[in-house]
Amino acid sequence: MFEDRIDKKAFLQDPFEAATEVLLGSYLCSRIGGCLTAGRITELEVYIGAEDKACHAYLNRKTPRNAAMFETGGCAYVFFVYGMYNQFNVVLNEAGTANAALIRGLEPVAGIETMQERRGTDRLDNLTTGPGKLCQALGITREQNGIDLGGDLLWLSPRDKKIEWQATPRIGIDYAEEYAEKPWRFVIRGSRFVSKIPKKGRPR
DNA sequence: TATGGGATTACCT
DNA sequence: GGTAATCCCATAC
Repeated sequence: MFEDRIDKKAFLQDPFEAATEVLLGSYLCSRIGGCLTAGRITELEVYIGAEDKACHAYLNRKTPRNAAMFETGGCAYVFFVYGMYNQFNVVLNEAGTANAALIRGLEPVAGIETMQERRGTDRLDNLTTGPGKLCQALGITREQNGIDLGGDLLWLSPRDKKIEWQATPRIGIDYAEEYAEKPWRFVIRGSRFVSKIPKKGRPR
């Protein structure tokens, strides 16, 4: 199970196409710590470096933190926020561009006991329903920043069928002015395994 | 059920 | 020196 890898070429196309037609519904798999944990991607957000005020690489400005986003699509961009949480992105598009998809929600599929231990809860809908939570559940930290997602430690396995999705504004980026309203968050329609959005910072 | 605030640190200006 | 692509818990009702 989850032996297949998503074709690398799929990460090089238009980031929105890659997000909705390749990533959404596919499986994020981890063997970090020696135990397989995996989940089906239910929710993600697209960030576009060249123009997007919410993107860490706005105006394609490269810094030590965001350097991984400039790599060829198909690797990981992991960063640290709020002094305690890691956030996992799939880098998209050609090298030199700074586009990525922040993975915000998973439906737990494998290694659920391991996830429960790491998360300190047994509630299935609180294991991976948020970008910080899913990193904790899968053991993802900045040690994986920049790694290839076609390997055996952290990888993406293709979905089996097309997904019905819905677009909404992104979460927690109120500062991004006109880009705060762009409908660049995508969820699997009707999924229970999406992030619980606080009233503050929720799209209008 | 809803709201508000605190945790905690690397990174950027 | 200010703040962040968050989460959790305490308090209130």
